[in-house]
Amino acid sequence: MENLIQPGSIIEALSIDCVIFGFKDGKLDILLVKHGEGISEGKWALPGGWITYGESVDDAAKRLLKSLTGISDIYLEQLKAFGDPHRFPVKRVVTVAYYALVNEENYALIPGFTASDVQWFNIHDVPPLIYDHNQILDYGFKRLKHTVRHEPVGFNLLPEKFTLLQLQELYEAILETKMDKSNFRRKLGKMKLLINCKEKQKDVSHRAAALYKFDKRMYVTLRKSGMVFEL
Amino acid sequence: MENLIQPGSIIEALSIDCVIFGFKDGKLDILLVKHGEGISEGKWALPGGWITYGESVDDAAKRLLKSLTGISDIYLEQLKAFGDPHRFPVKRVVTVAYYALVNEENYALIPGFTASDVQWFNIHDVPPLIYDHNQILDYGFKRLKHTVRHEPVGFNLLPEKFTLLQLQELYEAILETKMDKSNFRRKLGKMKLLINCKEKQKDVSHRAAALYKFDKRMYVTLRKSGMVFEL
DNA sequence: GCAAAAGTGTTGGTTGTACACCCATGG
DNA sequence: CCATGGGTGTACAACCAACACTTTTGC
Repeated sequence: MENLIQPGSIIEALSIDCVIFGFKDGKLDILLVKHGEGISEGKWALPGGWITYGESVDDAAKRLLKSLTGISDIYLEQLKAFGDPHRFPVKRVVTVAYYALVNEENYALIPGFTASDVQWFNIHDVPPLIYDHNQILDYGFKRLKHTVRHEPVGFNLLPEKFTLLQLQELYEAILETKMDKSNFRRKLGKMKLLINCKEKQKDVSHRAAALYKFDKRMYVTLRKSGMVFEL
Repeated sequence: MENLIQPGSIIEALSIDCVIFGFKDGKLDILLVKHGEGISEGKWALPGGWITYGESVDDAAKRLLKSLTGISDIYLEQLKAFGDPHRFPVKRVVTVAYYALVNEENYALIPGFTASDVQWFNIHDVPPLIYDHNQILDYGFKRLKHTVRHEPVGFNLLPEKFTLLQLQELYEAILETKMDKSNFRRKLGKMKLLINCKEKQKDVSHRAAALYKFDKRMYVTLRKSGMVFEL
């Protein structure tokens, strides 16, 4: 029986759903699609889909993200599998949830073939979603809050060159706290993970801030010598 | 077609594997089973099995653990799904990995129906395992190292009443470091998470140490008021 | 000059680290 | 009386939080 399965056919019992975070103007957003057909037509949902027999689950997540939203080459990690027997009303489906971090401004959103709409929502202004998607989203947000403090992943939400205030606002939006400017800067300065681009902001109506880049290679080096990112 | 599926029949494309940690005499162990039949007969593997249509994935993990080893009512959390298309040679199977923490001394191991042997192995003395199980084990060990520092889960590996030295040795075994006795004790003292049982060790050939219990209720209370466990 | 954000400095309290020391018990 | 682990104390360095302050720029 197994031999009859084609590499391109889908695994019936498994799906993928993605919690995609974006950041713009000091606000943390998440990306939702509106279903254009099927039993959930007209309702908002996490972007997702099916896994084929020929691809890994990770690859399926990448493919789906690209086809539903046009987004590729981004930070994408598995959250976990959600396996309640009644989570999906039509039949038994276990979903593997992923979360992604993207710089909103880099992408023009294109609704994919089964989506009638794609849109960013502020994290605090999310509509009711289908199935257990609100629960998956909550889990993803918790994971982001945790990860952002222990690994330098937040940079994926910012443009390549950013100001220290943008970075601080990012952390404040994710962790839902206020931070002290001076202490925040000192802490990041000590880590040696930021490269000063020696450029300034343009077109701002106040003193222009210095622009920085995240130094990935330095992070790899420091990690090897036992350094632990903590914020 | 979906309507023909019985609640007790298994989901073909999904399995479960468990990384079960134990602790004894200052050593961190993991539990392996030797397959008694099938294509992997005679080889060591993580305990695992199949999910039925009627149960959640979490429940399936609990059930399998119980039937394969006799162990129940323990700390059990999902790691993540492993979904390489070639990880399982016979057909396409995605496995959902779990990790568990148990007090070795509480359980007499009973090989389950398809296992010819069950045995604890020191974490540094693990044989080659079937499929991608060594990779899953590594991932689980990394997760344990991380979690044990940020949540008070290590207590699940100890007897209900334990000495401070046992606790320190547990952390040293998991994190693979040496710690300073005095500083370790001070840190735990400040957290207020340990109840002094006002009992002493018995039958030891040196000064008897005080026994402590982990105060779960206090932890819940302190968590609510914003406390974060860190070690 | 005022608003808005950039960027620096100071200070006191808390924590972490390394190490030294005394105590109790069984053999 | 000594080996083994139990248990406490100290002192310096590093770090953190709070706050005040000066600088630059566009309008």
